[in-house]
Amino acid sequence: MARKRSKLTKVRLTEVAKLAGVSPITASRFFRNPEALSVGKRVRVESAAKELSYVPNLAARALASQRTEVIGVLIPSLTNNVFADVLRGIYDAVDGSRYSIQLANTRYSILQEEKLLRVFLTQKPAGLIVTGIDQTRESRAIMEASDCPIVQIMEIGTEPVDMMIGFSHSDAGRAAISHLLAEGCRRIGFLGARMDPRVQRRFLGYQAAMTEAGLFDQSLVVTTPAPTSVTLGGTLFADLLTKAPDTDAVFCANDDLALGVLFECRRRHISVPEQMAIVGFNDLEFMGSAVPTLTSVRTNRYEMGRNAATMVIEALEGRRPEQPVVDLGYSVMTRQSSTRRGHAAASAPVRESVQN
Amino acid sequence: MARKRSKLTKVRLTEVAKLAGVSPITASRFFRNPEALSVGKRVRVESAAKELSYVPNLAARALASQRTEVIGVLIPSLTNNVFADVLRGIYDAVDGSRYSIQLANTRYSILQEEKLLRVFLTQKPAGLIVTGIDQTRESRAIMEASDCPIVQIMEIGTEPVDMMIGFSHSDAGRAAISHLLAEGCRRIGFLGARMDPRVQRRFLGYQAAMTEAGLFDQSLVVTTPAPTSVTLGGTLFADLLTKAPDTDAVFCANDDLALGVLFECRRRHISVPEQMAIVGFNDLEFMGSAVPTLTSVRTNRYEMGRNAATMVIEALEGRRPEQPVVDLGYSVMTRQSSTRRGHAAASAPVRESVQN
DNA sequence: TTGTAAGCGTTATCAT
DNA sequence: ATGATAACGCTTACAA
Repeated sequence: MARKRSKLTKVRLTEVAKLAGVSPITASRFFRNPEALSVGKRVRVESAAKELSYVPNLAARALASQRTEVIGVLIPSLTNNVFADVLRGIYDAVDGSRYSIQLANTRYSILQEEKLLRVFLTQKPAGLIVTGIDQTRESRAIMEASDCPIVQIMEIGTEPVDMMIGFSHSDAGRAAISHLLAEGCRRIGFLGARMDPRVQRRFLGYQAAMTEAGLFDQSLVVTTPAPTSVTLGGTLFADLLTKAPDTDAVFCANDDLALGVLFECRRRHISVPEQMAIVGFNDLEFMGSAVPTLTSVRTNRYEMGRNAATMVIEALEGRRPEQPVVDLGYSVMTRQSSTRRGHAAASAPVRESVQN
Repeated sequence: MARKRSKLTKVRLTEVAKLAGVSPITASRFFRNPEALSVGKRVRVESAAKELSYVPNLAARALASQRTEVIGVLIPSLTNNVFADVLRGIYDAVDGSRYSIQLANTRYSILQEEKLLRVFLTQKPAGLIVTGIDQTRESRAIMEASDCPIVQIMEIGTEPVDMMIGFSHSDAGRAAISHLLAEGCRRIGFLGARMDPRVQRRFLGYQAAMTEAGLFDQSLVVTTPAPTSVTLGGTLFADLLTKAPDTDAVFCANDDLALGVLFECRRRHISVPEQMAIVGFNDLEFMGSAVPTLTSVRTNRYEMGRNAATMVIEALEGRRPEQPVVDLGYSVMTRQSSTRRGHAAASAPVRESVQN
């Protein structure tokens, strides 16, 4: 005859039910849908659970129900400030709900992403949040085959796997250039690091705007697959000046790069914005307090994360959004570094918002 | 009579076992301890699993075995760069192992931490990584009552719950001040934000060093519970100059603050380091490329995370570390901002390492 | 609204 | 080294 497993006298649903004088299934219902119980039993189960400090066993729940209350999140990097804000939004939205987050790092590899997607989906997540719109064909297929709500974040496009929230990086890049052109800049350089799909789209916006203005010149473009950093900003800028000494403005695909450019200008005694205008991307906190203050394209990262998680949760509760694709827009935060007429110092940054 | 649940024809262990011609339990053993099988069966189970692309059901595994392969990680903030590096280390260490990470944010609240600890521990995590050494009495009790490996990170102390990896923040703070004193600074201010336990200990190091030198003066200290930011650095520095106009150096408890101070000096035409020396803390990437380059206390954040996770995993595999407390030390990265004789520009930063 | 019975997919226990 | 059997704690399906 078999065994008696170690009786850890843990509090199970059965104990709660016994104390409340109901059947286990009734107690179970209380935790999932209290409304379904009569008021009397509801109260009794509730106090029984509290008295025994019952905590549901998630593994048992997952096994029995064939689904979990875990929302999987796939992001390309843990280090990048941009994703830190997104994550904060996601965690805030999930906080207090029944759902929890399972985070995984794709390291900017869509093959790694595909692999993680497989692992996640076999565990039946409640929902999924994935970065970007450039998944592999296989990834798309398995996502479409899954039946959980999925939100693609950071970008928007016309073919969401399910839902989408983000903004147009190419439009945002274009807006940065329009601003510089309006300020009278002509030889506008582009500095890009990592060159992930989003940075590439910012570049496309730059390229389109410059081409339209009849100003595009390949020698104004300096990029690298290396990850972004302040130091790298200085290096790329130095390269740019070598290739195109007459550069009068720089659009940096990341704020880190922009700060590096600022420092490099200081080192070379290039005055900003008089001799060199600088525009960054993301509007990290330090941009507004640098000297001179640095213009940047503000993106709504926290809101993106928060809304993405909320969209998943709402969908799980049967409330699908009217529009599957949400455009959060961006704003060009115009500050001293790109204002030829100089010092908007005391005044607030000029905010030129776009939300398509 | 009851039901026939929807037959999803999922691949279970049973299918694998059948194809391999063994009993389910033998197949189960293959995945947990292949060595225990005879070579023949091992090969057959392996190929059967591959052929059916079997993926184990973690919920069933957790329920049956009464434990999970999840390492819980409790950190106070998702936004802080410092923790981003730690997390990267943790994820890197876990990557490829059987373990996964469950992350939770305590928001710098030890009560929130206690709550999360309860939730985590009822789910029987494989291990736990918690930030700091200032848990509530209750938290300590439930951690000690748990039987999983636990690593406290970011700090060291004499009474680990289990294991510990970090460094002495007070020693590090003291080292920063020793350096400034050696450079001839006397009126050394302290700027601190958030004032979490680690910042407080850095302050204690500052206070001790200043007191020993007979230079401590409360009017040189400006702190705030607000979260750190570059902008805040400028604000706190302005306050400091109001309280103590003769300040000749600032020790900032975070690099963000230090950068803010640098910008504020620029705004006020205070020359760095001639009129004002600046030292930061953490040595974030930008410190080395600012103009002037900024001195900072380097901490080994990535290694901390990586080693913490490794320590948990090793402990789970029966290899406990010789020493339960690991001191990762710190280094004062001396750069231009605190070097009176000026420009160490071309030369590498002077690195003064300490590892107790 | 509530209860009964079966079963979710795996592993622990004991036996061989 | 391998297997038979009974849990693990909960929820689904169905009935009342």
